[in-house]
Amino acid sequence: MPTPTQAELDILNILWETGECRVQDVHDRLNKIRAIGYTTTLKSMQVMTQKGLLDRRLEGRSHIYFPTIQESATKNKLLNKFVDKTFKGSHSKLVVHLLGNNQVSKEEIKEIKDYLNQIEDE
Amino acid sequence: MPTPTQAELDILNILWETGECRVQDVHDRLNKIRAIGYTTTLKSMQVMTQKGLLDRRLEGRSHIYFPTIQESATKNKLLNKFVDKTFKGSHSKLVVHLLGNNQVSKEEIKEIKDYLNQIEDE
DNA sequence: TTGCATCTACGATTTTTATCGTACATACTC
DNA sequence: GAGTATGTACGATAAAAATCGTAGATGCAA
Repeated sequence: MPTPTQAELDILNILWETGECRVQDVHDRLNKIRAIGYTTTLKSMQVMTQKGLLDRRLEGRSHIYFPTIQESATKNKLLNKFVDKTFKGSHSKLVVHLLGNNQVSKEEIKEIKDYLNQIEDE
Repeated sequence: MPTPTQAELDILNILWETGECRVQDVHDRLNKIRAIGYTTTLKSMQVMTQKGLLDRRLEGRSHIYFPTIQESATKNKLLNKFVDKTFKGSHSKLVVHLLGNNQVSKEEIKEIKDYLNQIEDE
């Protein structure tokens, strides 16, 4: 299964959230983020279906699209790819880098700590 | 300053490590990772210089290239971009996701914990 | 039944990224 | 000085990703 491109990820994020919807619905959401033509969205989703990232069923006159790939597994793949490219495969390096710059809020650091403690307890 | 592309990041990683070197040296390293022509490497580095990512000086017959952008700042940018796209800007979500899948070694988890404790002490 | 709105299909184009071929210059060696 | 090795410059092409235009189908409403 191919990994989604940037633009495709935008569409997937919408569909993962909503479960499934029409092209028009995806387009409306997408268009709020960045200006884009309807047929662009449509075409992307058709290509994604071709690739196997999405599937669809007919409902009335419209197609209802939904993802065939899992959000978690897909993001793992993207994450690993990114870590490989940017941090030579070292996950800890990424985290250290993340926490090392002061762009991460205290709340977020706390969330991470909590999560780590939770893991520790298991 | 534009963010580097994938191929450009490969070159930057080499130059950050070595400090500076000739096209030939960069190429030799790059070529070990994936097959690539010499002129491809050369052209990429020329484009990067054009963009302002690299600079160079003449030394004998060769140009010696070096990065003009800092490794840390650049990776922050890339990281933020990735987090925005993939995890809707939530850094903690990324970390939770990272640790949630069992692809991270215990050693790496320990490194992260150590680092967190170290931060806590400050 | 004419016109508008909604959708799909498909080809084509544009933009970005990545790659390479060829030509040319310089220096060293035999 | 002919040949080889090492560089650079520049244009061109290839490949991937993103975008849009146009045509045509279908249903609904005036």
